[in-house]
Amino acid sequence: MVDSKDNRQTLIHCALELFSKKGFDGTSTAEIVDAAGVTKPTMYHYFGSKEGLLADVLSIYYGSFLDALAKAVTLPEDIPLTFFRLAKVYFDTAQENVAFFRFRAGLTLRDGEDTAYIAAKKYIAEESRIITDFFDKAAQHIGNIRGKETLCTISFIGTINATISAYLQSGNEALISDETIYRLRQQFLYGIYS
Amino acid sequence: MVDSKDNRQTLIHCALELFSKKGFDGTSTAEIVDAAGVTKPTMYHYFGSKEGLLADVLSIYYGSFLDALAKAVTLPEDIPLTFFRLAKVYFDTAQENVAFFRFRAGLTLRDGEDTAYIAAKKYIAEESRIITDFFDKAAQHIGNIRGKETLCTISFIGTINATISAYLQSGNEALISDETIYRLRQQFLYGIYS
DNA sequence: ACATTTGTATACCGCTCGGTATAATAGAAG
DNA sequence: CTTCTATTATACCGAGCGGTATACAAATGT
Repeated sequence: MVDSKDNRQTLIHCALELFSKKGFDGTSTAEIVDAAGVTKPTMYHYFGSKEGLLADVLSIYYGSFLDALAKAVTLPEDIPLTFFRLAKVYFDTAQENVAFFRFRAGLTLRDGEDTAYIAAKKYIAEESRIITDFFDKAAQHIGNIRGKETLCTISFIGTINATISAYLQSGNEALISDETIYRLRQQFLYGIYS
Repeated sequence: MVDSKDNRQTLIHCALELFSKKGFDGTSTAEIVDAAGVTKPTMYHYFGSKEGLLADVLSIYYGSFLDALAKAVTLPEDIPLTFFRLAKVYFDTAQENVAFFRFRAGLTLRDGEDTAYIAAKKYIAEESRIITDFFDKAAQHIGNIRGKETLCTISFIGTINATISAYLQSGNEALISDETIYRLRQQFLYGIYS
């Protein structure tokens, strides 16, 4: 309508919004095109299928999220600062893009043959790889996490996700404040398994 | 067939199995009754609707899980032992009932209007309440977690879930061993935010 | 001015979905 | 043997699903 050529972007945005609320299987193509103010052929023109739309949604939102994560670990020699930047990317992205993190939350711990999970699998693996790499490098400088890299990675992602999930449900921004990051950093880099 | 009156139990079992693999919305009633070796009217005779079946699945499996959790915190004066029992319930249940924990994992961090999430909401809240109660009581005896009960609860559930999720994906039983519990206990009761 | 490409709308399709009307069956009680 | 109740099967339904054939409008290049 007003935005002449933005139908593609609008569709991606509306799809994410609906997927995050009702799940991929729970959202119909009719709902998506209604929300976007277009018709079905328009959607199929751009994305070919409902799964194609999902793939583009994941590519765009996961893509920039993972880019930010990867950028945060480009200076791994300063471990505490990198840890802060890493957690900050999570919290900032969650705050800026609630719908994406809500959708991501429903996917993160998932497993099985669920359509959305299968499509998101590669991104989840990539995220895990970035965090694992960080803790592997951190273990070279900080003795007391050596040998516990795997557990650190699992625990870090789990705690971050649970914290963000609690924030999304409560709206309490204190949960994702810098202070929380300081505490987590203390816990993970120095206080862990001590 | 052989089991004359077990159709009800068989249906619940098969439904859980399918829900955990393909999600609630992704599983059709036809698939469920096929897997159970019965027909649709049988299912509707027992459960009234697909959501009724879901409600019974959740009630049975979440029910016994939450009972075990509640039982584990009945002696809260011995905090370290209670912590061990609590984590043990998670790990043991996950090991004994993979399908339930797989299904639960997809629900835990969820939010929104998803059918399965709405049905599971009360159980998730009850679980959270049990853990919160534990850390509240623990804070009365252990100084350095005082004031951080909420964060402890979030971090505990998040770490446990992420650990179990990693176990479910890898099959590596070392992840949910007693040794992991000892490490987590050390981290949560004494090493945290120190 | 005109052909071509790109994007959008109307109207529709086949299929699968959750759910049901009806009736046959089996076991228990008398 | 009969009757009643609980359980199961056959066959089907309307609705909504993902997806599309067709045609038209609006730019774009020449």
